[in-house]
Amino acid sequence: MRLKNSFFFTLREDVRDEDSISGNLLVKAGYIKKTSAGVYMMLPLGLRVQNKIENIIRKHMNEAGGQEVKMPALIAAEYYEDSGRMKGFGPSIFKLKDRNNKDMVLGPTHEELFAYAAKSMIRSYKNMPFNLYQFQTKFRDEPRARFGLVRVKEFVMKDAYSFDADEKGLDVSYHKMFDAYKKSFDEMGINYRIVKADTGVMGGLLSEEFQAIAPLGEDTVIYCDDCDYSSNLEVAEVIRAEKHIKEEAKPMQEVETPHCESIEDVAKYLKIDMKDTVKALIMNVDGELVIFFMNGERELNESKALKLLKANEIGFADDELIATSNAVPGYCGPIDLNCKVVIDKEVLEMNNFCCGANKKGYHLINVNPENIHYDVVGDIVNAKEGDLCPKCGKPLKFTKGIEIGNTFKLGTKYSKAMGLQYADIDNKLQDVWMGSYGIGLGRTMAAIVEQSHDDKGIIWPDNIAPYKVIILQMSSKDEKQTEIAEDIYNRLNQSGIECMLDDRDERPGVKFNDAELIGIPYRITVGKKAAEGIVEFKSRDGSINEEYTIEEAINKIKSL
RNA sequence: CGGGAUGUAGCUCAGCUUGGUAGAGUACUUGAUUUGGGAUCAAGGUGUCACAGGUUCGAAUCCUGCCAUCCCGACCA
Repeated sequence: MRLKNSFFFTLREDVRDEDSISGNLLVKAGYIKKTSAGVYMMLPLGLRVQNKIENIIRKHMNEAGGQEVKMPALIAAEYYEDSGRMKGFGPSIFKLKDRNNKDMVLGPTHEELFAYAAKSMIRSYKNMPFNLYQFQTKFRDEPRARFGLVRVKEFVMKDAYSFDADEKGLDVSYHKMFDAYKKSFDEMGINYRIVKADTGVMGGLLSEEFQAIAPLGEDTVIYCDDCDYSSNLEVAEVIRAEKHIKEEAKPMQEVETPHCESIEDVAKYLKIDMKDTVKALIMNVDGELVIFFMNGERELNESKALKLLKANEIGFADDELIATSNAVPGYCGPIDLNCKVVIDKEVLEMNNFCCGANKKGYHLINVNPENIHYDVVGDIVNAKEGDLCPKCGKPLKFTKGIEIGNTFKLGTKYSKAMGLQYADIDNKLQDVWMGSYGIGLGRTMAAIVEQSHDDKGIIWPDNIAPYKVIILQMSSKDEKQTEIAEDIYNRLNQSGIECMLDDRDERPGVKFNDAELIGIPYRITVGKKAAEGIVEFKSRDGSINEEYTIEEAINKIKSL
């Protein structure tokens, strides 16, 4: 690619709209351009990078026995009605009607269509296993698009689906995909961790996420350095390091706590430790008033709470709903409440603790498990710093991650919904076991930039960069330089090496800065010593900075 | 959904308090001088001041509404 007369531009200043490092760099360097919130154009450089990522994944999908297909993005809504996910996705699904008033959606993910497609093929157990995949644009009306390509409303996903006769077969297919994912992300040089995760709207038996480690990540990744344990915060089991000391139960007592409506205020006022308090969260769970109690230092984990109660929606209760009970906001305790009460299992291990008295301005002290009343008990809180590894008991580590890939053991959920069955060896009809496996391409691109950049710009790994080499001709009017730059450019192209030639009539500083901003791995500078046949060879990461003859420079590139 | 902020030249922003008809830097065009880290000089083009109402002789500026974009929060009893 010659920069002169190419669709290529860079910006000199940070863009106002992009706060994330990757979003800002990709926009500044001319890879992407935003058209509206969470919707981006892929410009020539961006598309090349996306294609690089796509091809690495494609290679590993094919090696794992996948067959590539392409489903439509425009899908009749009835498929999602059948699976119950029209409701499951709720407002996140883009809905539209065709001219005959037929309900359509823009596909947010494609389990339904793949199950439907598989029905054309599967008759008998002899037809399985097989695995299909595609690269297709997904549409999700995210409540809040943000962080450049990290959370968007339209994005290309590689999604794969496996079909097996039984759970054992699914295990084999799943591990094949899992390995293909590891190979793909390893090849891209991404620093990632694999964590257990919530199955969420996908449902099914198991979900594991590939989390690229990055400070702006939206997920909290918990891991153990001493063993292989790792988990997403949303499902991580809580093992408290410091056990509650069992002391003799004292008689429960009511104390005045004026204007202490937060648990911090109460602890401060009564001069007690937060860990010896129990706090309440008054929530609206599917329209029903539910009060959750947990240790004062803990936070409610809403996805755990939903799973425990087999509910769909959770939010804070409004005053109207609270008024249907005898709960007193700010002074709520798990004693004599006339609504549903859920407690965290840790509360049962505490003793002589403090909680609300259900009376404005009063709390109770020396409360013990035998004093309280509840309907459900379970793990409903988040792990926090200091908690222990559930596997080996060592302290857990916390970091932030960007979810770049996810693998699901779906089981028979979608085959049941779509009527996907086969005849087994005894000629009995059985449900097909499915797995589904996704990788977000744009998100992967963003994660790589988050992990690999400096104050000058992006530093692409060799196999992700849009071009491997950029040739900078210092003076566009110097004939000798033109001759050499053209010669190198043509010879590299003939060798199949992807190469940019900066032949613009710009000053050297502009060319150096642009080359560093867009992050091309190797730079050949044709300048001062061109007349002597000498060029400079520099790598973007700084590991190489040498003067070579033209032959040496070309051979060096070929060897890298 | 709740809270906060911002919409003015391709980009980054000033101007708004106190209304008087549009600015800077950068980018762009032409010419000259430059040519190894975002050049200099000269001349030039560039706008529905997000949009819609209203107040006013007069609105980027004041009022009302609306749209868009970004950030924070979705954890408070």
